[in-house]
Amino acid sequence: MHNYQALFDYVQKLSGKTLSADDQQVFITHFKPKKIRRRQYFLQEGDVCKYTGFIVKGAAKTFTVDEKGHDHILKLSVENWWLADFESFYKLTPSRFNIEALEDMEILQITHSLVEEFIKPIPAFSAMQNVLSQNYTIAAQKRMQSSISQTGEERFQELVNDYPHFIQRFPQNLIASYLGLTPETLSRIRKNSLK
Amino acid sequence: MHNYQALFDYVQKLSGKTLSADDQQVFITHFKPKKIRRRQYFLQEGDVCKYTGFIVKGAAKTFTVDEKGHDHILKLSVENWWLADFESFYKLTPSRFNIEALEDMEILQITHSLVEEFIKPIPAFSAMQNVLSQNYTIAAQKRMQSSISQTGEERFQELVNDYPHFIQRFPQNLIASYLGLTPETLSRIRKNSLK
DNA sequence: AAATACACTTGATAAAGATCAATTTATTTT
DNA sequence: AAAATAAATTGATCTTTATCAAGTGTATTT
Repeated sequence: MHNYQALFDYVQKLSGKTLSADDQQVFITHFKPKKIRRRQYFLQEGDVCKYTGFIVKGAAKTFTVDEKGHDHILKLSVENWWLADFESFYKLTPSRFNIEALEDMEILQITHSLVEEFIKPIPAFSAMQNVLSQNYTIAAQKRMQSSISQTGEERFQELVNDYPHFIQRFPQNLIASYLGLTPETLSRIRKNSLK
Repeated sequence: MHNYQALFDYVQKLSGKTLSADDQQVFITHFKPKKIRRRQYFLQEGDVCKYTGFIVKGAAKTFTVDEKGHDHILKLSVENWWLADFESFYKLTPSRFNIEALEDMEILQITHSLVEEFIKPIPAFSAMQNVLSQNYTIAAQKRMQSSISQTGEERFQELVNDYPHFIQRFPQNLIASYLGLTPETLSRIRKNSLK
């Protein structure tokens, strides 16, 4: 028995619209439950991102690997987030990113063409998409501003304020990578800011 | 005589749809031409961003000022871009940003409620919005990745490749600020990379 | 329980970038 | 054209962050 309710709640909350029983059936028909175990990849660099997944349970990281073999975490995703490299998903081009499960995950996944054909026509869904893309734009802008105008310490403090559960949930080396810092530097920042 | 044609071309190009004569008339009725002179502000920090503007001619910078009085340029905008702090524009909250004309500008501006009531119902426009928000999301992701994983020199090279006209058009101190560097650092980077 | 891997910390050193000050070169403005 | 303003460069120094190496503690595996 899979938890589609989380998805329904999410769509209804963001859109402000109700999903009829028929609408819900369309979701159940086209979104496929999938389990992804810790360390397993949802997407590998070079592959096309065929699916987007709604996270019912678990967490994942989206990251690149540079020439020196170092990871850089672009995104940390948890319950009620959508998993995908949207550039690759929309344009069907090979992705520059990897997406890997940090914990065992349960997702509901679907292809781009099924979204376009069956899901987008549902008004609550397309309304949700609009809200979501606004939210993304706003969040991206805020993060970019921090990145060009703040020190590592300030960015860390902002993360603690904005997403306190991230600090609890993810090891410090992942937080460091997300902030664009090395683990050593974040360790020292935390030590100094305890004063 | 104002150049609405640039706006029509843009909407049609991005949406892949045609604007009827009636549609075009709706645009002309609700988008108001406005001239903004160099150094003039389109938006001041603390104000609500009541308008969004389509840039027909000219260029602008979106920036914040930190406690030390230093500018940080978040965005450089030129012809065929939309001017606004979208967070403030959508939510009607006071903006954290300033938007200032870098050259004399001609824009076509409109309020949020007029967009919602008259412009969004035009299919070509809402299709354009969808394409645009995809493009924004993709560009924001790319810029964020550069920011956390590349040095100033690499980010500069990427800017030269991706937006060569920016380098021509804007003074180097603005480019530096956009990249999150001081003008001195960018000057040295350029000097070293000439070798 | 031992072995292995992972996460975190600390120290020493190096590199990237910021700051402050002075000078030169361009661009506007009058 | 002269004066004023803005932009770019250079040098000296300081701060922030990365790198490399070693050591400690904590989970996972086997």
